[in-house]
Amino acid sequence: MARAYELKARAESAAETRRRIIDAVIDRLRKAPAERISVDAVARKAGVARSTVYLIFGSRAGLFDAVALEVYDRAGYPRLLEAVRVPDPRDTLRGGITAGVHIFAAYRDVFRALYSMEELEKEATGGAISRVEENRAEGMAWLARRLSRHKQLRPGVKIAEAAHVLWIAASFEAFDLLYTGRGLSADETARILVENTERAICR
Amino acid sequence: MARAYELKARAESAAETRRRIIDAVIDRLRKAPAERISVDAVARKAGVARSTVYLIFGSRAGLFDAVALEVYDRAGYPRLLEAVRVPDPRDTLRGGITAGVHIFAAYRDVFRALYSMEELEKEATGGAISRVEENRAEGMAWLARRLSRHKQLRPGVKIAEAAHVLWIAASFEAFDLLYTGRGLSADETARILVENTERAICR
DNA sequence: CATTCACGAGACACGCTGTCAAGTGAAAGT
DNA sequence: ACTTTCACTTGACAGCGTGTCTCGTGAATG
Repeated sequence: MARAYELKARAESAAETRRRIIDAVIDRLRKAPAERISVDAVARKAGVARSTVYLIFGSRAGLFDAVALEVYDRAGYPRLLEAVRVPDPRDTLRGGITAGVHIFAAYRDVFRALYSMEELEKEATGGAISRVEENRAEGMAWLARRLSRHKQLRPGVKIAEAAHVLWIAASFEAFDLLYTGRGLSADETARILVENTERAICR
Repeated sequence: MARAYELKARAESAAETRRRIIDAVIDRLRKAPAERISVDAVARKAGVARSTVYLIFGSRAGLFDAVALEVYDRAGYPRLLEAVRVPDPRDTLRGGITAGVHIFAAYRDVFRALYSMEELEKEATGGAISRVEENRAEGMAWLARRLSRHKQLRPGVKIAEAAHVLWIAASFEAFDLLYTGRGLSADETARILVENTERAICR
């Protein structure tokens, strides 16, 4: 078990440093979501040299990529995947949107910053958000097909159109328009998204 | 008519310079929407000294504020206000969303950059987008009340909830999720937004 | 013919990014 | 116990961006 020994103190402290830096970014984004954040400020907050950030993450983009993955995970992405894997597609719809809303709500400011960065400075992110969004697109197509197969779609609503509507309803932007834009709670946001999506595309 | 004389050549050329700078920003955003844009690059593209940009617009934020107002206007904001002022609230809903979608589609990349900037660097914009969004919020409340008064709301759908749903359906983000995210045409985007909103909240 | 004024040229201080060279000190291997 | 490894630090560098200011300059204006 040479590996176990290697993971003793050196590697452990390395992981700790990495975590401290990611935490610093998350903290900073929560306290000032609408302000540009510098690598220098992150390093100081984490009690680490600026060059260490570059050493560990390679670049500013690499740092934000790592933050995105970490935040998805902490916020409950695994629980979403679970909530979605149920036999009844109506339950998938309800559980999926609700789980998604609670993920976004848990780290709203961080996700807001990451989603906006992805649009504004493609170079400034590692593309973690884009990769998750690609999965989401597949998920919506899969759900729309299942709804159709279970005769759950409203007559006249094509599978593709259902997928488009689901694509909006389960998006961060739809969540944020209600949660931040309208000041609703996470539960209320989820309820409105679920019910109106069902009325729009389900029988 | 001393004023008319004043507006002869000096003031005219001043307006021309202002326009050239705004055009440079718009051009640049259309060619590279996901890249950070510097005042220096704008000035060079407009064939103008960098200090002139600061002279005319005061700051980077002032520049983007002016760009936002200009783009809304060019894209057809006045037409939207017209489309919305009709007796039947159902026509307001259809015409408003459709007009909005065509505004966004006409300058999609510029709006994308401006909306993301507004979220990411509050300091970096003059808040033109926020002001338009405040108007939009009032518009949605007004439309929801009118739909209710005309008995057009689905039984069980409260006025506030209708306003929430309209708030999403008429947003730039909903537009962009379909237009860019799903590769739909402007007409198709408008149709889907209108029809599904009606199914969700109208009887 | 003098004045006004839009605009240009260029320098300044300051902040941020990304990279690199030369350490330092504690954990790990022998 | 002695050396090696390695996570991390210090500090400097070039390059680019912002915002401000001063001093032109030439054409429209009176």
